[in-house]
Amino acid sequence: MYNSDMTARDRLIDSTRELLWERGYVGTSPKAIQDRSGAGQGSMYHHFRGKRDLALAAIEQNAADLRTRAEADFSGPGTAAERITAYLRREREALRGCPVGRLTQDPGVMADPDLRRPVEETFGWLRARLAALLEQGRAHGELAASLDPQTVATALVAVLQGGYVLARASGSADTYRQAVDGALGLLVGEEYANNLR
Amino acid sequence: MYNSDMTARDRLIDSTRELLWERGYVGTSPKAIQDRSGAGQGSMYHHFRGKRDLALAAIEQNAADLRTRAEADFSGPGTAAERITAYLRREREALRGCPVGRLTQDPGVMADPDLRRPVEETFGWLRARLAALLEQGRAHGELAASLDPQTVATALVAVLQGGYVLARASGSADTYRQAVDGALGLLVGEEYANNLR
DNA sequence: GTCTATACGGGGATAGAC
DNA sequence: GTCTATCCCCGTATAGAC
Repeated sequence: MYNSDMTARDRLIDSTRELLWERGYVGTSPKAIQDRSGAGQGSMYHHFRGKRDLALAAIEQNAADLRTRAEADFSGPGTAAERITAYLRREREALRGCPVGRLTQDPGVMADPDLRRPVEETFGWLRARLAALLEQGRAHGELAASLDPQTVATALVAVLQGGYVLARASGSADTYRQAVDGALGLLVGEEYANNLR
Repeated sequence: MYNSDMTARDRLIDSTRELLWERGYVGTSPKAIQDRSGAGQGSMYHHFRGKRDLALAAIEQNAADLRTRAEADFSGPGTAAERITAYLRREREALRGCPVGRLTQDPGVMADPDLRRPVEETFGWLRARLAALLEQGRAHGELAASLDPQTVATALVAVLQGGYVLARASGSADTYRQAVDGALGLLVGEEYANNLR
């Protein structure tokens, strides 16, 4: 149930976003969306052609949100190394996982080019953005000259995505933090990373 | 359809292992298991109490296999750093994802303590095993003295799990390799990692 | 815009015959 | 051990009234 001063359409999208996050595409039924949004059958099929159409809107929103939050960290204050650290250390609901990365496991999403596109683009953008920051940090001498921006950027994004996996496996959000700490220790050095805490 | 000199029971388990890998627990139906294994309804419910019982056997097998393959790398020849590198670089079907890590996204698995246990134990074991090797490599001077074995071990496992996610997102197994290369570059240095290729 | 009625296949399982 | 019949509920929608 949702804030009633949202339109039914918006409540439907928001409920779908949550359900995709929690249960994935195959695990999310029209009925569950209706129940959570407080909208009826007729309302849902009036605003959307069906589950897939609704999922498309929800996925695009989830992807746009992720990008917005990341860009806030990337373009924040501080050196490149500090902004990367801020991004990696930002508070996340580790046990819930990543609302975009999660979709990657969903055959129903990956088999559909339209549903898949936002996922692909989001991670492509993220890796490129991080690589640019790493390059910048390297140029300014904050990071090791030997570091390869492209592969390290991919590794860092992987640490986050894998951190979610391990947090859920262990049942503890602290596991996510360990993954990030380990990566930062390797990237900027143990002591430096601790100073930025 | 399966090798017909396996018992129906074994074909059922193997088919379930594959389906759990490809489609997850919620996405796998008894009917699909029967079709793939070539066993009928009656046969399946004779050997197993139901989908959950079958999934338990399949998950335990998938977890045991992962452990066996990893241990082969961990206890292979070479220095600690070389064995870790061999493990990280081992050929994997990146686009298929990890058969164990995948289950972490499945509410149906995580909500059931018996199904969840093998997942939790597998990653706990993996992180501990890698941490021990890292510690060893550090003691022998192959790795930086400043490195923290526990958090770095978690980060390395996360890179693999996240590497699967990114490979699927990009549609290319090469993305997985980039994540591993980035991590190895940070761990043992760019040149050293290239030498071990 | 939203509601209710109706439809049809599939998920997940049980029962009993062979 | 395996087969077929049967069951009930749910997923996913369409149709038409209000």
